[in-house]
Amino acid sequence: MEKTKLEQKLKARRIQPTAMRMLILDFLIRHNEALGLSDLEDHFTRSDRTTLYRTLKTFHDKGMVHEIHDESGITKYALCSDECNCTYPNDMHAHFYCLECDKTLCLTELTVPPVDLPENYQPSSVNYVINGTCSACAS
Amino acid sequence: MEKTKLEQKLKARRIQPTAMRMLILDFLIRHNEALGLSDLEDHFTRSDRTTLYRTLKTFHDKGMVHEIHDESGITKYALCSDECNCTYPNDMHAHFYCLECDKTLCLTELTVPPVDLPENYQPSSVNYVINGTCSACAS
DNA sequence: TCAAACTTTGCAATAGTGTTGCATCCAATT
DNA sequence: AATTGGATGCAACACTATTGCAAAGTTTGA
Repeated sequence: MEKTKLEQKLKARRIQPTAMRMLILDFLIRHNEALGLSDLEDHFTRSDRTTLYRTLKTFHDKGMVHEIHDESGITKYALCSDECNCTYPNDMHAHFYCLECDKTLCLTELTVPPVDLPENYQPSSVNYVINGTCSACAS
Repeated sequence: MEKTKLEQKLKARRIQPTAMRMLILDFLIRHNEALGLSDLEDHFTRSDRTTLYRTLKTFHDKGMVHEIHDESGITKYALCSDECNCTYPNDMHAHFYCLECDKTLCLTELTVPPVDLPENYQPSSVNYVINGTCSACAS
């Protein structure tokens, strides 16, 4: 994606657009899946772990990405759509985790159903992951 | 719970009923919530981490407990009901994770809805966690 | 009953993820 | 140019998860 577009996206979320952040955002955009810190480390080999870690944290704090906890046990992050505010229940959606290839992706259209919770339980977000085999691994 | 009852439960899952395992099973039964390794460590102070770790793993392998991944980032385990086979979709249910007290509990009655996945995606299990504030923390 | 075979437990060590403190660098502002 | 604040890099550390191996315990069969 072009530099100005990336800048705009970061500014829209009130994130200072540095070179590093634009690279990482671009990387997230190009990969249509949820990524963990180690995925960034593997790609940005000359950047420091901490920078990558804090970038993800900043992105998360500012609502640029959302966190997903799947069977892999590591924390992954996926880009939010431009309109996403990470509010319950509208912005909540399911994810698919492939047990074969270890990849996690957003099923944005698959929103969460309304739920009937016990008395005085107040929901604020949802971590919804469907596990199985993805199409690539099915063959 | 009485010793013979615990033994029966373990044997029903084809788990060799040792003293340690009965203690841990009893602990899990008494706590109506999902527990992590550290919770067991805190309670069974004279047992070794490894034993507790491997007991949970054995319980999981044999279908005595199911794994839950919530925002805490640690792997938690909750007892399956006697009839549970951990099969999709019937045995899958939602969980509630309280962001205040860090506790996770099964919402067994809240089963997972049927979903419409992309072509050739095969589901086999679900990790469904609703985050928010529990009744104890609401006040 | 005893020995062999197998399982469970404990100890030690290690890998991996997540996290923080501090110093340095860079960029924006005056 | 000097000041300020945020971003980055380095080092260190905490915690969870995991494995190898030896010791202890249990089961089985001669």
